[in-house]
Amino acid sequence: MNDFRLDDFLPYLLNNAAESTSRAFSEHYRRGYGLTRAQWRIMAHLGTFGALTASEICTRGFLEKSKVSRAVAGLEDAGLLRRQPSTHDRRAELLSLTDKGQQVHADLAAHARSFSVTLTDRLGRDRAEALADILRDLIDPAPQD
Amino acid sequence: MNDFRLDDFLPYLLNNAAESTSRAFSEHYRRGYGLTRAQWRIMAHLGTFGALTASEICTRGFLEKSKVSRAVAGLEDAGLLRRQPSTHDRRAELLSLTDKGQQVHADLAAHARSFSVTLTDRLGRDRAEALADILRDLIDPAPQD
DNA sequence: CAGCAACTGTCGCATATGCAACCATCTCTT
DNA sequence: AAGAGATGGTTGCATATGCGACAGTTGCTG
Repeated sequence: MNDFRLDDFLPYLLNNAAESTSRAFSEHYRRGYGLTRAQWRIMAHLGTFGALTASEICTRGFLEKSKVSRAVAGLEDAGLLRRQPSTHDRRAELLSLTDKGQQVHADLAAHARSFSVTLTDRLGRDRAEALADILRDLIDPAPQD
Repeated sequence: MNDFRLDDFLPYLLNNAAESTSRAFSEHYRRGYGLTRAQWRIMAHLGTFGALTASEICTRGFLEKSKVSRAVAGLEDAGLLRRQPSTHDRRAELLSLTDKGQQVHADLAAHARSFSVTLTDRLGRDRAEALADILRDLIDPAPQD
């Protein structure tokens, strides 16, 4: 027989670690601003990388395009995000945060920062950095949604 | 301002790594047996740990109880899983795999094993082990669903 | 041993989600 | 320059999901 050990299976550990940490942090954007996980992630992308198209967010964030489409619509309705037509491609829209969106992002980013410090302290700085490095290597850049 | 860098944010990296690896593996149980992610995870738990109650699976796997309840119903309908009343607690049911469930689990476990080898080879054995260790430390054992 | 809080699993409901189909646009090939 | 095929984004539809409420059970506390 095959000695499959669930507790050594990396996708399982990754899922649990992701769930565990994401849940703990989701309180901030859920209760604070009524944002969904997808909405927070989109805002985080735009806050960090500036203007992006929806499909760039899909690729970077491993999100499906219909999910992004609807989350973006919600953010726009909430006045947190703005669309402008791309100069080079009339199919695409450049997404960016409004002033209000920037403010919300700044607040959430501050919470994220402090949450990050909590995690790093728990692991120890060197292990936390090692973890981040390994995760970056593990993330397969070809998600083809 | 706060120098929040999304690409250093552990929950983000964890989510992406989990998505990336889980998606790649999901083809096996989806196309092969029509299982959902939750159903595969439940089977993996039962295959690895033997009989468990639904709530134990919730806690271990960071799954919500209604999700587990419905996934279990589906597995039972498919003849992969069996319930039996717990001897000690008449509220709880012990879940375990049927023979057919064991067979399916064995097949999926073999695929999981080889997928795991692929990941480990990509990272290198020592880094893969370091990753698993760190993830286990990171997983907060108090998810209170 | 009565009362009550905590826990197990299910279900209804509103909402979120994935998938495929779709239109518009772009790009590549010839 | 014209078509085929890829790509960007939206939407319809069926299904999945989360949340809260629920009934049944347990065990703790006085």
